[in-house]
Amino acid sequence: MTRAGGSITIEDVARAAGVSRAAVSKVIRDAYGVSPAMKARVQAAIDQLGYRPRISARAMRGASYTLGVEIPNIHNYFFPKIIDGAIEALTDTPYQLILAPTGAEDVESPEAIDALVDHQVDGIISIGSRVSLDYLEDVADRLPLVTIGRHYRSEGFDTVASDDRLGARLAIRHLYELGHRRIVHATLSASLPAMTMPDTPHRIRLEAYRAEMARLGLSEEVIESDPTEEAAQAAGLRWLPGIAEPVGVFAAHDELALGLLGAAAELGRGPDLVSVVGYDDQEFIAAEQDPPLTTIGLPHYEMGRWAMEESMKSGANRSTDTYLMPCSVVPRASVGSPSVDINDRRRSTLLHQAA
Amino acid sequence: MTRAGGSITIEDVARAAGVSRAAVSKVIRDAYGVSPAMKARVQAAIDQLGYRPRISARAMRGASYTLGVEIPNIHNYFFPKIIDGAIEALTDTPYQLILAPTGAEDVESPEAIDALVDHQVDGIISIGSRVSLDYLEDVADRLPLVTIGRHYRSEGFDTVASDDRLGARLAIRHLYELGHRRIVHATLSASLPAMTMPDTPHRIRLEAYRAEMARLGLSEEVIESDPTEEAAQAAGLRWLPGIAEPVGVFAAHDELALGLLGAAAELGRGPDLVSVVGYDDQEFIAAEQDPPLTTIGLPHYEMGRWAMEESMKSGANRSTDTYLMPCSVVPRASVGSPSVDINDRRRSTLLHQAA
DNA sequence: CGGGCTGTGTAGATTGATCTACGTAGTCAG
DNA sequence: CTGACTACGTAGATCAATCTACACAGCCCG
Repeated sequence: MTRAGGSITIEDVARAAGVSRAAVSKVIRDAYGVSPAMKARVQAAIDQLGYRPRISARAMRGASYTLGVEIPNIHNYFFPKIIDGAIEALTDTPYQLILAPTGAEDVESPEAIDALVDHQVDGIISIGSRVSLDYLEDVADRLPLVTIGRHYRSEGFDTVASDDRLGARLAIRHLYELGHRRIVHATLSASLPAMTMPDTPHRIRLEAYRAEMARLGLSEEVIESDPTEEAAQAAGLRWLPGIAEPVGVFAAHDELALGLLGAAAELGRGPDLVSVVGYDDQEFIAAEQDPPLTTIGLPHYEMGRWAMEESMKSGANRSTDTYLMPCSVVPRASVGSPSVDINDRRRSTLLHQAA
Repeated sequence: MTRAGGSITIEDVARAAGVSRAAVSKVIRDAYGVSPAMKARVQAAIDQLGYRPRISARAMRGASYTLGVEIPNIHNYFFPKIIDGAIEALTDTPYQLILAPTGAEDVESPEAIDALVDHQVDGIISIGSRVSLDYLEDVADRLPLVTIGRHYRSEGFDTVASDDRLGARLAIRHLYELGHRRIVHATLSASLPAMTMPDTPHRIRLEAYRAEMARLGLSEEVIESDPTEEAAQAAGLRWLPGIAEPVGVFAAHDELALGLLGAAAELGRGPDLVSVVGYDDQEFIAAEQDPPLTTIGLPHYEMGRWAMEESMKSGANRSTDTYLMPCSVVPRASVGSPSVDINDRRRSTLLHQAA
């Protein structure tokens, strides 16, 4: 094995092994009609020359043996876990994985998916993409598509998402059971794609919030902000000064939660005044905060693996379905009970930090 | 524009515009020999049909117009910034970007680079890869290669890295100027690829640590651990109990720093006993810690952009060079002065947290 | 008026794999 | 002994682009 790739073609291998190109091709693809003897001879030639099939050439007729993952915003820290799950599903298969990142934010952006289509991948996994359902259906007409994090039930593509309705209920009940009766929902500005499209996690969480508050007989209250921690902090600084009594906040994702906690800290307050529950349990972001963030944990790794397994299925054995993953509260220290004496709580938090 | 990709070929466009395939190809590539009139007619047909060239077919003869980035470990949180810089450099060029992740850790793993070569990318950016220099030279023989984070000066490929010698000196001097005379270096286990290869950032930082300590007339002391925060914490828990006097630690990267701080916290101590300087200034990891981590900041975004610009150059106008990026100390609260009264320092830290 | 440009467009080869269709040899049943 | 069937292997078309070589028209100049 001299090196990977190079200019060694199937022709060279065929010549070296004394067989035809088609024979080599059959060996590579593990296709029918190859004697063990020939297979061994060809394999030896492949190894000796360091031959690797060119994906471009393969894709011209057959499959590219490549699966693509669209990453609309590489800053979301749960992507790594999803990718890990996807890679895990790929081991011992002939498939490769490529990722297509999209730079722009806050707009519908099909470029990443387009790039994957241009590369003739055999399947696409779209993570929390900001493209329209029509567009996704179009793409799914041509190749297996799995979306992660959207709730639309399509005939054309698979969907895996966390059970956001359940997660929202869990977050609200967690606050309710601690004694909170004023529970606010922090979510994204209504004009962002994540809120204008009907099947996004944030939309579902908002709807579930409304439904659950109605069920509990509480009145709803929503804070909106742009999707960054800074924006959420700014929104918190506008909102918090009017707050006198302890309040519970269910934040639609961890960065928002952090922004609000940051705003509280800037005003010299903490969970004694604002109890915040986040969403996603993003590594580092949630656990290593001051205070550590109580949040909703999702099985990101499993979502990635499931999505990859589905996207590898093609043809007849493929049936589209929707899979809602379970989720659960990850209790940490960013929530307090409104009935406990504030100074007690304050002191115990400091002790916890010093320990 | 009906949809992206599909089964519309250059043939369809040529028919629609009433010209030859070659004419359409020229228009797409903006090549010589096209009248404005024909260009307009062809462009109209392209837009109307929603035609997109297939990368596989292009790659068979010409270029794939695709650049690849190898990501050996997607968990490193400075990748996003590098990728952002790379994407920025790509706007308004005909090039696309794909990423190839590698799953395995702690071993030499060329598979991500191989995957990119298989895809016939026009250039490769290798971020902190764990492959041998021989392998990189082989790859560079065939296409433009830019490595990020390695210090080897090659004839065949470009290199951009942070000035790790400078960074190490800055970290050590920062501790020295605060009064520290016992300065320990926390780095990776000597058996890991990051330490066995001669040109990795961690090797350079270690060497620079030794040189600087010698220059200052101080004796060196090194703690090794595996590359995770947990491993560093465990190492810290073995080491710290023997420490009585304040000590400075220069950690080779932020996770290691965090692990040591975590170990200190577990023993009820903080910067009063162990002053830790990290390296990389990774978003969230460094700034939002308790205590916030003093670390060495690197221009990740610029590194990504520079690398991408270099990798787009090919042919005659290409000359390989090595670019060392400046870096600087980002002072936060994870370091203390050994001469200041411990309780004073302790109290002010707590006040800072409560504020 | 013919030879040499220049500007525009086309025909056809080319790229490296797959895949279909078919040929050949060997085996086995009737 | 022959026809059918199976196992193995090959020739050649094919995929969708690029790229080379060339044709043709119009124009200028000697």
